[in-house]
Amino acid sequence: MPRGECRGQGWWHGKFRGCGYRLTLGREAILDILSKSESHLSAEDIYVKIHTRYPSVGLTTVYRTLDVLSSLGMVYKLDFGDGRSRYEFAEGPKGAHHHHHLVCTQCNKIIDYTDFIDDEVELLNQTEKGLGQKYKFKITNHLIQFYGVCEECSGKK
Amino acid sequence: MPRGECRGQGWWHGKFRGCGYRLTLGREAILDILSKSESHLSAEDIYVKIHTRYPSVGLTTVYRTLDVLSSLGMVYKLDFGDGRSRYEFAEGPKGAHHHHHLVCTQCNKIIDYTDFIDDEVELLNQTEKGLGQKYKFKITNHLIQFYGVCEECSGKK
DNA sequence: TTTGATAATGAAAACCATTTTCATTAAGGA
DNA sequence: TCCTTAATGAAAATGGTTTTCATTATCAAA
Repeated sequence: MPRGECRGQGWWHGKFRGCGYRLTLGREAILDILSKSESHLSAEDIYVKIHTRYPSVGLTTVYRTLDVLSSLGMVYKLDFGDGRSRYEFAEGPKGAHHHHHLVCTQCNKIIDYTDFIDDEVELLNQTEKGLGQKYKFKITNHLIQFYGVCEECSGKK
Repeated sequence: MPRGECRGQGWWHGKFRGCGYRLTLGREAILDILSKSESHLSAEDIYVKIHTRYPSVGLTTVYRTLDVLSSLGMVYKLDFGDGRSRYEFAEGPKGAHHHHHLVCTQCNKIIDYTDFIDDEVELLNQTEKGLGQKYKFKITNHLIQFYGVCEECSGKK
């Protein structure tokens, strides 16, 4: 098996242990679902998926686990203003990815866009540096959202 | 009285009437508070302020009024992820202003920054145009937030 | 000015995503 | 294997927001 590859029960083993957390069935199941899913799952979404395969894992555990994963930086907690949080796998140890979204204010559809991102990221990095210095913030992340009305919702008139 | 100035009970009179809404004490009070306040008030904040001067105005009305104002575009509803919505006066008929924030993930402090905004806005306008075309979105607004840890919270260790 | 349709309101109850409580179970170092 | 204590599920609590419903108030029309 090539070096550098994840093996056994996944690369997150070490992260849990190293931080004093225990590796449990529920946590593995949740990480498994999250890592294989398209983004933007709510706690309930995750619970439903988990529950079919591991009926013993409850919604409370889903919430608690998402909290832990969030604080470990393995998962991002997002908010699109529809009253429930969404969670997104942080794409493994190779690093974060972007939170640049297009949000329909009528049907709450979310589009992750990657167009134009290069220029944006460059500017954001500069801004981040400038703001960090001026306000003495340790900036770790950013979010860009454009709000509007999507094609279907415009059509509905 | 010079032309163009707001008079009587405020420029919003016309907007209400024009949309079939009635002008009530509660609505005036809320608009009054909002237009004079620093931004980022929660519904509760507004309710407390209102209640001292107009004890007859209830929290329910505050929520309902904020909804109406929001849908009229007179107020922006913001979400900083602390579980409660914040509201911000849309700065009158001369136009919106920016939603570029620095958010401390530990104490939830929000800083509105205006530094670096010119470059940002220019890039955002381009992106907005490009995204709007590609995804057929009618984009009306945007939000940029940088997340990090503020000076005090870093100090706490 | 009075009248009348109906929009707006307050109080209380309902809602619902999330968190807490608490007794029980299980991970994993010794 | 044992033992400390982290993790768990179920149920209750929390807290921001919305709904219900009977009452009140706005304002266009007479």
